Amino acid sequence: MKPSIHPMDHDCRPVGEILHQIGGKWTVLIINTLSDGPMRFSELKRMVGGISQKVLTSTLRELEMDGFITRTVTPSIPPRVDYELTDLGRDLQRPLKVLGQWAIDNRPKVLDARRQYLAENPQAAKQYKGLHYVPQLQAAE
Amino acid sequence: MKPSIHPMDHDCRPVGEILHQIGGKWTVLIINTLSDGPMRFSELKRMVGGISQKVLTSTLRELEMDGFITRTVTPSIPPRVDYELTDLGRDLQRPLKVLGQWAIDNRPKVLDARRQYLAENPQAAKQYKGLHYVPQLQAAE
DNA sequence: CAGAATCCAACTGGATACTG
DNA sequence: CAGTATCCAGTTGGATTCTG
Repeated sequence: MKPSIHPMDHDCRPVGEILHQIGGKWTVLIINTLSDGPMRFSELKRMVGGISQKVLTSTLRELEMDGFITRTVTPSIPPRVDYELTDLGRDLQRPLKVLGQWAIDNRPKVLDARRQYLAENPQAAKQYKGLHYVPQLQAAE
Repeated sequence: MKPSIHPMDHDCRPVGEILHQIGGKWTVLIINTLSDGPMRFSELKRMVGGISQKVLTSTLRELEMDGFITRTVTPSIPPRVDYELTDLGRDLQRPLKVLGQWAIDNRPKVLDARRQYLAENPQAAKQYKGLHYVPQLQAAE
C-alpha cells in the first residue's frame, strides 16, 4: 500500500523518500566513513565492521545510483575498486550532521522516555524491537 | 548482524539509530501531520491516507514510546483517543525540516543520477526497488 | 580482491475478522 | 471508535559458496 497523494503533500513525501532511502541500517555509517576520503571495498568493509559483503555491495550500488558516491574500477589483478563521495554526497552530509547532532543531544531524552514507557507497560517489553540498546542505563560512552 | 563498535563511532551510531527509527515509511508523514495540532486516530488515518490501521497503530506506539507524541484516551462510548506532539516531538521537526528542505532542493539531482544510471546499466532496472517514482520525467508537481 | 549467486531466517506491512 | 489478533506475501539481510 502506497501513501496516497493529498494536496498537503507539499514537502513531506520527498522527505519520507530520502529518509527511507538513507534510513537503511548502514547507509549513514558508510557515507560518514567515506568522508575521510576514497576507500576500497575491503577497506570500507573493515571500517564499517559487521556488515556482510552482500549488503555492503547493494548499499553501495544504491548510493552510486542516487549519485552520492562514485565507483571507480581499476582492472588490475587482483582488481581494485574505489568508492568516493560525490559533491552531492558531501552536500548531504550537512543536513545529516544537523540531524546527527540532534540525535546526540536528545538521545538521553529518548532513552528516558523509552525506559519510562517500558516501566509503565511491562507487557510492551515483549515484542519490543526498537533501538538496540534500550536498556539498563549503561554508563555514558 | 549488528554494527560492531569502533572507536570512531563518535557520532554516527546515534544518527543511524534515529534515522532507522524515523526512517519508517510513515513516521515522518505522521509527525508532520500532527504538527497541525492534536488529532484522533481515525482523523490521522484519513489525513495520512493509505496507511493500514495496524501499521498506524504500531507506528504511533513507537512514537509514543520514544517520547515524541502523547496518547490521550477519553473513555467515552465510543472511545476517543487523541495524539499530540510533545515538546521533544516538535523539537524533532526542526532538524527534520532541514533534511526535508535538502531533499526537496536536491531531488532533481537524485532523480537525474538515477535516470542516468539506469540508462547506462539497463540491466539494473530489473531488480530496481528504489524510490517509487523514478521514472520518465513526470511533470513538475 | 570484489563481487555474483544461492539459500534461508527474520522482519515488515497489508488484509481481514473480531472486540470493549 | 480504536484498537487487538491472525494470517500471509513480500522484502531485508546474513551466511556460504563460487568466479574473473
